[in-house]
Amino acid sequence: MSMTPRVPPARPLIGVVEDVHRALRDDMARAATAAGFPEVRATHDAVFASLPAEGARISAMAAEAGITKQSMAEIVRDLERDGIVRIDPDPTDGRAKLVSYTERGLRCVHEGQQHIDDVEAQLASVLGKKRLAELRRLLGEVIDALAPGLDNDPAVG
Amino acid sequence: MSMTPRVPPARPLIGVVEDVHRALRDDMARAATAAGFPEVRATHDAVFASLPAEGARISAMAAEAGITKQSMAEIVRDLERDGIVRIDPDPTDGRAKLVSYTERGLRCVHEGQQHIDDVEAQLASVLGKKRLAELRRLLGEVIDALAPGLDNDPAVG
DNA sequence: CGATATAGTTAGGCTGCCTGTCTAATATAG
DNA sequence: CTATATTAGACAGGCAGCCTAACTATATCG
Repeated sequence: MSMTPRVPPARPLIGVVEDVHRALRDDMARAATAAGFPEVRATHDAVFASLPAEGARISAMAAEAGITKQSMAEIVRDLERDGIVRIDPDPTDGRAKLVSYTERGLRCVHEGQQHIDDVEAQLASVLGKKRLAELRRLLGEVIDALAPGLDNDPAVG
Repeated sequence: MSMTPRVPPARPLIGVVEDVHRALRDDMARAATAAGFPEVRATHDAVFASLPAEGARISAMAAEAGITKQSMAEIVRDLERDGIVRIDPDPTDGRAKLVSYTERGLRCVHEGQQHIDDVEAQLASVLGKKRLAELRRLLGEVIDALAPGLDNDPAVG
């Protein structure tokens, strides 16, 4: 079918994906700064993604985010210093601490979600809804294609 | 037009892209290990991408890769220790050193390229050539849409 | 009660980047 | 031919973002 005897070596997908990743990350950082949260970095998303509005424990958040308690504790400490979260003793367990959002933190989460929604809307308008959906689908298929454990044993040593 | 009054909140593209990025990176790491280069890490790609077969200087490589000379020097030192590159004094400039591939390094580059080609071929067969091309195009459009300063998005912040 | 599990802390390590400063060598201006 | 950049790279040190190991304090189970 193809009439072209020689395809110029397409840029490896991994490079393109890296660029997109960086672009999206930088865009979020820019938006955070613009929204008045210059201290909020990409790492902190591990907190936002694992801390429900009603609060949670550090261990639970770490497990949810897939990082160690120590790492999560440090990130949470950062965000406490920045006034994004509050850390209180858990009244039901003397060992535990409860992390929850401050007012400012809630505003930050809201702005972040807002920006994500804006970006999605912007992309939908630039690419078209259908093509954005197709992009999502394609990316999902790429992950599936690369997944090292579909035909494989999950108990990989 | 749409009959669905409520769309479930689609996973933010940034999350999906992160996953794909990680999947591709991990896949490369796995391939490197499988090919007998377990020491080669994702960072080292900065070298492979900036070191032509005929060799180059550290500063040139650093500039090409967009990192500092110091960082590049360190990565190059790693790869020298691992027998991937050789470092010789530049005969034409007493200050400079010439970095070049060892035999093993050339094999490593070759295997890496081979794996990238394999993955592209695999994706082409899973997604279809046209859809893979469309994926690449969509990703490019996303970058363009996010590029800060081409036409800026006033909705940020 | 004692053994064990769990929440979090402390201490320290590694990678992957950075800035700042220094040397030696080269290039250039006078 | 010197005097002064400029350049290549090295050395020192720092920061972020993760990790493991070992520890304390509390909780829970038998």
